[in-house]
Amino acid sequence: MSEKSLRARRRVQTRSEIHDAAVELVLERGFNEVTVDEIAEAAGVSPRTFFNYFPTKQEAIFPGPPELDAETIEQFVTGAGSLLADLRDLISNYAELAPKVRHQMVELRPIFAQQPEIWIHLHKRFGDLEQQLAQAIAQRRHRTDPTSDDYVIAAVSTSVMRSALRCWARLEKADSPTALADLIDRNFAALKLLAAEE
Amino acid sequence: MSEKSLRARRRVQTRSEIHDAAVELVLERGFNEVTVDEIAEAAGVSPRTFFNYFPTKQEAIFPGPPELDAETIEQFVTGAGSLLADLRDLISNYAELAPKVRHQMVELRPIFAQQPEIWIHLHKRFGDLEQQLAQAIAQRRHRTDPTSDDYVIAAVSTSVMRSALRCWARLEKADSPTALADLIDRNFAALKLLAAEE
DNA sequence: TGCATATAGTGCAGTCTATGCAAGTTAGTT
DNA sequence: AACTAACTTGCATAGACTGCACTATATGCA
Repeated sequence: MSEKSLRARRRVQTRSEIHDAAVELVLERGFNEVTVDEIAEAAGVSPRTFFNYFPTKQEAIFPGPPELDAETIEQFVTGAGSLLADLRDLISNYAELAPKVRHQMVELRPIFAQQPEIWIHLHKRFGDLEQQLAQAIAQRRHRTDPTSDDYVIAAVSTSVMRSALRCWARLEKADSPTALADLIDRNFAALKLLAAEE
Repeated sequence: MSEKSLRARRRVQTRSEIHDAAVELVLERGFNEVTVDEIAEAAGVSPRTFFNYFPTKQEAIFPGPPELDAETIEQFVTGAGSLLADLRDLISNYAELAPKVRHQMVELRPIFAQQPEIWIHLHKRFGDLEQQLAQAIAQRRHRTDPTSDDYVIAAVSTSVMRSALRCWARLEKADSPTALADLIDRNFAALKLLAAEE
């Protein structure tokens, strides 16, 4: 049947309850003004159980990992356009289309807008993404391991994305489905302009 | 006299003793395998005093902040070259010439090389630098506040530097005084190439 | 159905970073 | 010598996180 075991469902639901409670409380009061005990209580589990589901407080709020999916990578690796254009498309797709990523961002947008310090907690996540991207760039160039050049390009690309996200979080009307992709395009254009300038 | 008060000297020395003890222990065992109590003990002060000198454990190891100095900024803001070239020079100067920055990096290089996870602790620092750089870029363009374009360029520039630093930390013979500057040049060249490509 | 086992939840004790407070110590001042 | 300000320290506490041991319940299998 389509039903997984009772246990599996419970597990998913409890996880979600903890996450929801965490997001709600952090939205109300801010990351540092909410304790794990409070989140656990709001979710109806013991504090110890909280850590059974999430290794850290921040993971309960920013669950992950929003990795690049295999399909997107494949498309990029075999891409025929200019590297820069294909990178732009890759980043756009990732940020805008991946349902998990998009949902998470929309849900957390108010947090980013209200509490800019929160970005600190995401740097590790972006680091993982950067590593994965470097790998993809190397592959596209028919290498097995990324060279330092590949790493630079990966780092720059994630920077561009991070920058666009920060900007997007501050937007008034971010409902427009293409708002984020537009920002990413703009940022890549700015990058191109920078390098082209005499 | 050139001698400051006994107290002032003591303060500087104690700070340095704590820092040295911290670096030594972390080099031996790794960041997470060293406790504040141990550092304090090795430095000959009480654990409470440790926090009198440094607000967090990581600040004792990566003291700061390595801000851009006013002179370097001034030079950049009034620079006449292309934006990209002047950014490259700015970053090069910062990383290679600022004595404080350079000393700190040389001292901590083994830590970066041995324990790559440590980069996580530096992201906040790089964020500050990015903000400062965005401000400088805006100024150079005769604006009072950075636009989103300025932020992107600042983000990209610090990315390039971070990438170069990571590479430099892994080098065998980083004694060469220009090694780091060379890496930064290379990375900027890679960036230019990326954007120029058809 | 009934038993064995795996898994989820929980309490408890403990570690580590960090902070506030208050009492003591020592350097600089008059 | 007496006073003040800076520095040190111990003590108590909060909060994130871990290991361990125990219970309850779900699930698989005879």
